[in-house]
Order: sequence, then structure tokens, then C-alpha cells
Amino acid sequence: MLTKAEKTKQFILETAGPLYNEKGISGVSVDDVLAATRLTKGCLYGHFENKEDLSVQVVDLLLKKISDKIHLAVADKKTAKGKIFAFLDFYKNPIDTYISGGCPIFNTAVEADDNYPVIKQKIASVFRAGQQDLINVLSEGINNGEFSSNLDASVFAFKLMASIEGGIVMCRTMETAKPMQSLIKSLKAELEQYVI
Amino acid sequence: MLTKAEKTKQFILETAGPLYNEKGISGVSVDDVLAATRLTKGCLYGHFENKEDLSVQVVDLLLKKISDKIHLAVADKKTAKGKIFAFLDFYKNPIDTYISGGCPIFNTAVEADDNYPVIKQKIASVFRAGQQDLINVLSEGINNGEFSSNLDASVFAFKLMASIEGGIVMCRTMETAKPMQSLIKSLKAELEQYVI
DNA sequence: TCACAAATATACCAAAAAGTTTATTTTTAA
DNA sequence: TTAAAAATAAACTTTTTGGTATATTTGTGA
Repeated sequence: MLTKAEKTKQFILETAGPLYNEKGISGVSVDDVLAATRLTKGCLYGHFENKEDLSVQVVDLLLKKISDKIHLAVADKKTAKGKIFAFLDFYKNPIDTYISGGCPIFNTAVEADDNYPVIKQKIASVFRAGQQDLINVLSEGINNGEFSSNLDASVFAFKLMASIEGGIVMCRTMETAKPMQSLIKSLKAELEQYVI
Repeated sequence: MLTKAEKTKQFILETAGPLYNEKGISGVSVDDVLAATRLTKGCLYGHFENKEDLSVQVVDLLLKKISDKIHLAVADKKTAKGKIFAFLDFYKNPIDTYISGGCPIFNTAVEADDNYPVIKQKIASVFRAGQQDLINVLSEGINNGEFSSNLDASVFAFKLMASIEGGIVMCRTMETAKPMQSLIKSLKAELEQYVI
């Protein structure tokens, strides 16, 4: 069981998550977090060394949660194609994202680049792990005869992630989910070309 | 000829541009701009109402410059395929971008979403215009017999932009340009499928 | 060339930011 | 059940930030 302190810390991180995802790391002030949690400074600084410590831990949680969500969405699918399609469908609504403010991986990636080297490396790991997961699924599909061996797993994995992430930002900015639906259809069609 | 004041204002915007592109709008302080330009507050506030006014004009310049650059890269190509390829090649080095800090369109898009509605609308226009430019080139290619009419211009245009923009961020975060080269190759191959 | 307007520099101010101190309350384990 | 440890609240300090006022310098057209 969690101690009260652990609960409080978790509560702070959970509450700050959406704030960070919407406003960005340098856009969030400690006071913003205090207002959202309705806690006081003494309390917050009891759990975190300083704002940077808080920020890193919030980002960690954001990254962990979305990774878990994606894995969950893909886990129960039986075929390689089913898993890739489930991954794509996970992103079908870029406006109402499960956590408000869009994809935390990408939002953080853009801000961390040039500014937060520690966080940047964490995101790099997430990108690499995500790409590797997709590569594994695609390779598995090639090995079990679902896909043609002409499919370049690593290139296609990168293309899937890049276009999805780019698509989210474009759709959110233009305030329409439609292009995302078409993009997902197009990526599915692209994969279908390799289905044996 | 530009008056001295116009020159100064231009100098401020040009100097602040890379700063904004690297640190983001809320990451840049007025003092950062003063330090970079080596000017004083009185001077800066003589040219801009406040920080927001400065930010909007800096973003405007960033967006204008990159749009011009892209158009320039594409302009001299004769065929539709040549133009699309030139567009893709423009983004071939995501680490050393022509302005340091990556693609200003995308960087600004991520931060403006949820935070700067005025700027968000400007980026939306840039996205729409960019997509329309690509659609026009692709449609032209279909009409003049370069591409099959099976090519869905609007979907492919979106896919090009989304994957390129997403690819830039991923490459920058992982500090490798390689996946970008593969992505561009893959997008070129995808278009080749429709070449008659 | 000189007077006026425009541009610039310096010093200052107020608000917001991060972070600290200390007193009080709440947990927890002997 | 009670005393030490942990957690919390409130008030305070420091630094950074955006912004202003005013004096001085510089550019420009009559």
C-alpha cells in the first residue's frame, strides 16, 4: 500500500501531467501546479528538489502512461497486420487525445530538443523502443508469412511513427481530424501491398 | 532604402528568429533578445509594443523565410515529379537545418496549440497553403500525364508533409539523419508507383 | 546647417517566478 | 499510546521577468 506521501507525490505528478502536456515544460510554473493540485509550496518542495526535478518526473510519467496505453491497444491482436492496424487506430482522433494537448511524446520531443538534454535522451529512448516494437511486429509478420520479405521493416516502422506524429500536429493545428483518417487509410493500404 | 529604425527592427527580428526557433516562444525572455542583439530595452520597446507583439512578428518572419526557401528550392524544377522530389530533398538534413533548431513551422505549431491561438491560426494557414501547393503540383502531374489518376493528391500531399515533419523531430531527438534519408527514399518510391 | 523628429541608452519599477524557513499537523512504528 | 519521523501550511526571500520614464544621442528634411 502507498503511504500518504507516496499518494501525494503521485497525485502531484498525475495532476501536473496534462498541464505540462498543454503548456509545455517552460510554459508551466510551479504556481500553476500548486493551483491545479491545491497544495502549497512547502508540500511540493518536500516531494521534489526543484522545478526541474518535478518536470523530469512529470515527463517520465507522461511517457510511461502513453507507452502503456499503446501497448495495451496492440496487445490483444493476434496477427502482425492486426497489431499494426491497432497501432494506427490508436491515433485516429488527434483532436481529443486521451490526455488533453496531443501526443506527449511528440510535444516533449519538440521542446526538449535544444533545451532539455536529459529529457531529450529519454524521448530518444522512447522513439527507439517504439520503432523497435514496430520492427519486431513487422519482422514477425515477414517470418510467419503474413508479409512479403520485400517489406523493409525498419524503414516502414519509422515512416509509420513519423507520419502519425506529424499528422497529429497538423490536424490539431488545422482543427480537423479528417486528414488523419485518410493518412491512416493510406498507411494501411501501403502495408496491404506487402500482404501475401 | 531602409531607414535606420527599419534596419534596427529587422535586425532584432532576424536575430531573435533562431532564438525563438530553439527555445520556443515561452522559453525566450526579452532579456535573451536584448543579450543576443546587444541592444537595450528602451530601444526594443520603441519597435515593439510588448513581448507578444515581438513574438508574433518573429514567428511571422520565421514562417515567411522558410516558405520562401521551400518555394525557391522547388521553383526551377520542370516536372511535377521533380518538384516533389525537390521538396523532399529540401528536408534531407534534419540535424543541420538552415535555421538552427529544426523546422520553425513545426516547432511553432506544437507550442502554439493550446497556448497561442493567434499564432496557431497563422500556422494553420501555412499548413493549408503548403498542402495546397503540393496538391497543385500533384494534380498538374496527373493532368499532364506524369502520374496515374489513381494518385489521391490531397491524401498524398498530407502524407508527405506529415511524415517529413514527424521525421525531422524524430531524427533530431535521436541525433541521426539516417532514417530521414530512408524516409525520403521511401516517399519517392511511393510516388514512383504512380509514375506512368 | 540646424531644428525637429526619431531612435537609443540608462535607470528604474512592479509583478511573477522559483525557492526557503519555520511552525504545525499528521503518520507510523516501537 | 506516544514519541520520533514525515508531511504540510503559511509566510517570507531572492531572482527573473516584462515593462516604463526620462535623458541623451543620432538622423533627416527644410
